Amino acid sequence: MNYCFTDIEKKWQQYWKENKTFSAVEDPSKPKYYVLDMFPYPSGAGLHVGHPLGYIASDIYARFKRHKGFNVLHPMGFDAYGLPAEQYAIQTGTHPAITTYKNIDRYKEQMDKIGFSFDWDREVVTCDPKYYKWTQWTFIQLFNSWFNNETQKAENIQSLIDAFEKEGNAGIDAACDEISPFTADEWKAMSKKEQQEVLMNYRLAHLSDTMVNWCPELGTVLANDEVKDGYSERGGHPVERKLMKQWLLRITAYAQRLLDGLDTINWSDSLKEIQRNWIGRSEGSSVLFSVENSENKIEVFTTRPDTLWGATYMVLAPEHELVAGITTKDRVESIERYVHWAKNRSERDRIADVKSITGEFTGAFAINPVNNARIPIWVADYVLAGYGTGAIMAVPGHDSRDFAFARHFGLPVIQVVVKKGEEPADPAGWEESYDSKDGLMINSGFITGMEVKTAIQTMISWLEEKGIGQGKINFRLRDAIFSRQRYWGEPFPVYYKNGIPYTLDEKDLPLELPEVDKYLPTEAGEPPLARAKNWKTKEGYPLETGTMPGFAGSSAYYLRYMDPHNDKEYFSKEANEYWRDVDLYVGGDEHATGHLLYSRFWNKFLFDLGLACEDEPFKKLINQGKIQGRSSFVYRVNLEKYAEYLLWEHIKKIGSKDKFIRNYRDGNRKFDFYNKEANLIIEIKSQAKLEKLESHYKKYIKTTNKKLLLLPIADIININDTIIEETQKAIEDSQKQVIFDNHKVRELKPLFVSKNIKDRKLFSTPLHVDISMVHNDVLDVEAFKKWRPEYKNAEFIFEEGKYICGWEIEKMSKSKHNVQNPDELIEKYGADTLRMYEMFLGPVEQSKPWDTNGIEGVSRFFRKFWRLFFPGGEHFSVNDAPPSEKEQTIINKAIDKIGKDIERFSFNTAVSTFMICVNELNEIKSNNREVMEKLVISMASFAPHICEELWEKLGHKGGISNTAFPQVDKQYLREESVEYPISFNGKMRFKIPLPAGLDKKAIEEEVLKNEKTQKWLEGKKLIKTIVVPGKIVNIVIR
RNA sequence: GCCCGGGUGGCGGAAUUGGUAGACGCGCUGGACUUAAAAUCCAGUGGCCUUUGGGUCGUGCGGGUUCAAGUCCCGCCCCGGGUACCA
Repeated sequence: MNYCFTDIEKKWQQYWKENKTFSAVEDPSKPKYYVLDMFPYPSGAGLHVGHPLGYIASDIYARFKRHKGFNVLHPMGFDAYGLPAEQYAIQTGTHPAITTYKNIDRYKEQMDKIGFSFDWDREVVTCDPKYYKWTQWTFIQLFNSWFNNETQKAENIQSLIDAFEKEGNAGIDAACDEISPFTADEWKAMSKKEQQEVLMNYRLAHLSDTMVNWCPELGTVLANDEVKDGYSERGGHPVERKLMKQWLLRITAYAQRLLDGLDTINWSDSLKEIQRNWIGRSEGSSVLFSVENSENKIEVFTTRPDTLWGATYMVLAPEHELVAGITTKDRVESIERYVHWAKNRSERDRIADVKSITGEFTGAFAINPVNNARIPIWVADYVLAGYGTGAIMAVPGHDSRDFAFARHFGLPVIQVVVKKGEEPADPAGWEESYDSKDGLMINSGFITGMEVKTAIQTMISWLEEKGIGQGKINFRLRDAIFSRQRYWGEPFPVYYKNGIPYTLDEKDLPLELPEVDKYLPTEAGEPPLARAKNWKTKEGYPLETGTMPGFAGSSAYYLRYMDPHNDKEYFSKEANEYWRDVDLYVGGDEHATGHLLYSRFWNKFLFDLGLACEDEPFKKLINQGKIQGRSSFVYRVNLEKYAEYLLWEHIKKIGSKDKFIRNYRDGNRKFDFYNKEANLIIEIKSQAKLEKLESHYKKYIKTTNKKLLLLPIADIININDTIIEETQKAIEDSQKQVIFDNHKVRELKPLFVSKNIKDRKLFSTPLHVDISMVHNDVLDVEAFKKWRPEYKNAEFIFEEGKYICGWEIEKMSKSKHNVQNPDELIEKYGADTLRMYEMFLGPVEQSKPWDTNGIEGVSRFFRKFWRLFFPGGEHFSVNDAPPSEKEQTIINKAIDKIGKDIERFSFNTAVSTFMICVNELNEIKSNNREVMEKLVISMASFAPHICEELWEKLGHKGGISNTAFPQVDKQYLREESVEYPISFNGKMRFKIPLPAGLDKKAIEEEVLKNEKTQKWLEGKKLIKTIVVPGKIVNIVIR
């Protein structure tokens, strides 16, 4: 009986569905295990082979954990809001929900065909009102919360109001915008509106004027991680900076906790490092500088207060509020011009142009508090308004940017740090600054001689004592802009009364996305929701017209899976306390600074509210590598070049190379060949071109008295003899000047040359060819001819009777014709083969090219595996006798390794182990029941369909999914004898089999008395023998 | 520039703690079966040399530690990713 995967796979997929095999139910008697994939955005193109890589890995792990007795939660859903559906809606008028749900259906169908063990009963879709009700609900909680720096926790805004009423804001250490102090009485005296405005500075979801990444083409604001090099990540449209009123989430409040949390989770170092860099904590100090002849003081942030004696100038950001105030009269004009220029530079200009140094002197001087030195104050765009205080003290001796600036504008450089063991040097001769913190202070008053690290601490204390500075920590992380001027997103549960935003009552949720006539902004430039009829509350107050960004719905979906149908609360306490957190999260690392940071933040916030019981959402995270495309190429011959090449080769062959000049130039004219002896020009062109140009050639010949042979391309390519004949005639015939007649018009057919044909590069260009027509790099010529009408009559230059294609690794994309769609592979090889092959390709975390060439091997393996159960070929049959010693060794070794490999996510080596095991069993023609049963269970997580089928054939009912993973019988792991590799001076020479369990001494004796060893020792002096029992023997000789 | 990864046959990759480099698979070569093909099976397959015993070189390059290095240390080269005036 043949292995008929189509029927088997259909049968078991149906079985799992009907029996709800993977439906998870909270069961306190069993340990839980939560395996999650990053849910996909359902794009119109469907899944390609790259998508399932992570899903297969997590599915194997989920199934494995089930065999290991865990209660496994393995849900799937859809991140449904996204720009493509909305762009499509704008173009076609189709509601994005229609497109989205259609795509979701297609995704689910594709996923089911691969045999994933998803619990579809728990599916969530972010654009479903039942789901986004809780996204909106969370927003309301954020709006109603503030972050207490003292407790490092979010608290209800009411506790802040209570505090204001008692003592004003003086004693409050909150994560907030800059706000001047007020007393309790002042607070009470404020109008309701004023109070709301004050509170807005504290809310975790707050409205604020911010510089945003505005993409005019898309008509919306983008998050920092959605912008790449000044262009939108989706669509590649230009992005500009723009000041807009936006909703922001105060993620910065959680910066320290987000940083600390990284130490507690099992993520890859590179991913943690990316988040650390993105959060960008730096420790330093603030320093207050007074301005000469002015009341103004400038506060700077520096990580190097030790270098204060080296501060030779100051720089303000162009946006700094003091710029106008301190600029001296004579400098006003140039400063204004510079500030205007700097502010209006687009983000792209700024990025493209980081190397050029610009700035202007304000005319004002600051006083360096350590030595009262007068230092000039400049304005320059290398200082950013949004970081620190938007002003710096410049220490050109020890900061490379300051150094470059100082050199450019001729500002003084002072050395204040010297590398240990080196002498101070005149900075005038320096080529770069000394930025390292490794060194000793010089020229620095009372800290001279100190180590840099001590000096920093000393200076911070000194500044604090003097009241002109204090130790401070700055973060690079910015608040997350939370508004989008788009239709396809969650509406904010917010309305405006007298211009003040209020949140809707929780009982009015969800606020459903309204219908609009068009998915475009209004003429007034308002977002599409402004088009909706009656977009106001029952009381008539206008609703917010922005919508939430993509990361809103994905930030806490993993929590909703725990209790997805609960309409009373986000999720029940019981469900959350059972499932707690995600044990294994699998997804791409492109989400490092987006989703993975935002969801950690949301989770921490929900943790503070007492909703989530774990502080970190994703305990272990695996980034699956990307699957790159393997493009195939055919080489299209440039016929004219090829004809010239052929003729030239011919000329070389007959030994006339010296008589001809190639690419002959006569004034402006260029010809292919020229023979001096015969005063003959040869020009190769298509017949049509020759006919068109004939008269011009004739004119030219008349004036130069040369002979001209015009050869049509087709003649050269099709009938080589003609060339010789014609050329010979032309040389001999002294009468005729232009020779071009009697040629039959021949059609030029597209010609393709195989990859390894000599000189291919000289006359062909590579062209992407669809990978479906290429097998093991051999082109299916007939399929190729049918591919495009213009290739119908294509001809080929073969090598060894085949057309060999070239290949290259590129991104998988439609335009490169290298997209591999899983459905085709499933049809041809089956889902089990696809699953196994994707795992076999290499480590999950590594990016690798998709290459169908190897899939045959896995397919072969399954047939071999299947045949173990059908010894005669026809009938299923297993041997019920107890397994032999040999069989026990094979199977126990295998399941031991497989179990360990799965636990360390080394799926590729587990697949190898299956292969080795099946090969070994095949060799001894084993079909022992006990052995087969163990093998089937251990393979069931990789190839669930075939294993279910065989499990049933073995006489079991109820499916294999919850069957316990086989125990390893350790007694069979021990080998009776060890093949000891014997090496001399570290080089392995031969092996000696010795019984296992010998001690060092016995091994040494056995080895030394061996004949082969003696041969190696002849004439040499034995220095030492190293014995590692069970491993190796090394003999040192001289 | 800075910060992470990585570099092993023709290809994907294995070598888990310093202990037989190249498991497993693809591809390729030869053979069996077949009218033939497919499928299947068997043998071989890192380079060089070879008297067919084997020898010798070999994990990006150069050095080092060690009885022993793909693995550890120092210096460099190349590739991939992140980030970019973050004071």
